[in-house]
Amino acid sequence: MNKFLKEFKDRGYFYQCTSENELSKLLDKKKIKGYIGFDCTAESLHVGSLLQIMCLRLMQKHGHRPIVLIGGGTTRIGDPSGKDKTRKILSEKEIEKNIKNIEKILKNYLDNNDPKTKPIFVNNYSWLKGLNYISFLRDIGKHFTINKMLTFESVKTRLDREQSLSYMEFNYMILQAYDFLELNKKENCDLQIGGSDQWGNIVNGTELIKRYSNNQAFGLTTPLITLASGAKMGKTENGAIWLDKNLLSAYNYWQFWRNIDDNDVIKFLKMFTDLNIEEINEIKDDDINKLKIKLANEATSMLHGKKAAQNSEQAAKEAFSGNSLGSTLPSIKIKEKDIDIKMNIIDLVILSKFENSKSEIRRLIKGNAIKINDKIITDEKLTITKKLFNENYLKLSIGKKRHIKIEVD
RNA sequence: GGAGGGGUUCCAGAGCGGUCAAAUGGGGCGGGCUGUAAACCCGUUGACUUCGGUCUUCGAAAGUUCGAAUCUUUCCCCCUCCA
Repeated sequence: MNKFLKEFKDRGYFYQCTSENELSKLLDKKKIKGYIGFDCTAESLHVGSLLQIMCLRLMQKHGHRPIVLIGGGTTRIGDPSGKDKTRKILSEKEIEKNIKNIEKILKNYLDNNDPKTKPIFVNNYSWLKGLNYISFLRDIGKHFTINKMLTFESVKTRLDREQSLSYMEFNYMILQAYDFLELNKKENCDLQIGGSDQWGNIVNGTELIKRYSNNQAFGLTTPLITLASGAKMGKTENGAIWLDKNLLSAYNYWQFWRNIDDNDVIKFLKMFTDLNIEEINEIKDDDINKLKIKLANEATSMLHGKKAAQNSEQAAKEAFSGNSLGSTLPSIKIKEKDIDIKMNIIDLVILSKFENSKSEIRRLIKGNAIKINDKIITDEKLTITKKLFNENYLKLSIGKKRHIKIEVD
């Protein structure tokens, strides 16, 4: 088997492939271009997209060139897959903003220096916006049968439940297939990778390419990642795990990985780090907590840099070892004139952004969950005075896991 | 087109004139145990509060009533069955 494909499987990225043997042969023969599409409905990417990003990295590692397709055009339509309601359509301005941000994140993960494997960024809006309806129907539309389209899961569920599926959304799959064709023609792109929910759309693309230009193109899908707890990866109650320095601090990102279920650790080391498979196999029986720290360090380094990962580890060590003052924790600043008289413990917690309901904070205080410098706060009316600060900061803790440093500016 | 069933707090799902901020389960949060894990146990889970209470919620609007998630009317949306 081709080396890229083997590693793709070894790391647990593999779910389905349109014709594996052929693809393996092609990959042995030459360096190819492969693409993954990202939609831009959200302002940024979260860990739910990390597996796709890792696939792009793996391509680079094996000398293949990734194409990142940003769905600027298709986002204007909305993918009905996995949705049982029409998605809200975003404004032009929001879409533009999202695209910029998402590109930035991807560049952070990919190697932009090697001219042979440097990622190519494309936005499908550039070719979708100018399509001529009549010629599109004649050239592309004739290759799709309604009979077949109706059998697709995404369409079927909507119809079965008598939920409306607009003609606009119905066309989504054609547009995605067309994207693949376009990239195949313009960039000689031979492969599309996507999540298993994209299988139908991807196959449509390879079939369209076959019919239209008689080329063979390939599709490869990754499994849907669920946590050992069964939950989908990406979002927690406290918000999404963003792959974005501005939306989630390195410390909290590190914590996300540190808190992974035992049963997911080896799997995630394979999926989300650059460690070799052999290396992982060697350490796989090490102390589970060491492995979690390793995972957290590797994943955080990749996004926030090595330094930030080390700081996060250090901060965690201090925060969880008990009586530290947490000088390395993420911090927020307050003005000196705001403390004393004016600010009480509830305001301080709100300032930390960990909670925004005063009732909830009162409840937490009653449950002995709130600490300042590791001392439990029992008085919900406690005024924040300078005495509480060592030098110019104090450590605020909510429960065992949420800590922050409050600094006087 | 015809006949029924339903929209309840994050989700599922009880309630069907006052005792309802609304049972129960899930999820979340906090505490205990531990390893910042899982499992388990306990507490908590609308907002604000001078901790006395106050305010806003049961698809939407209007109405009956001292009093409505519960009754009436209109509207919107879902589901099942028949043609």
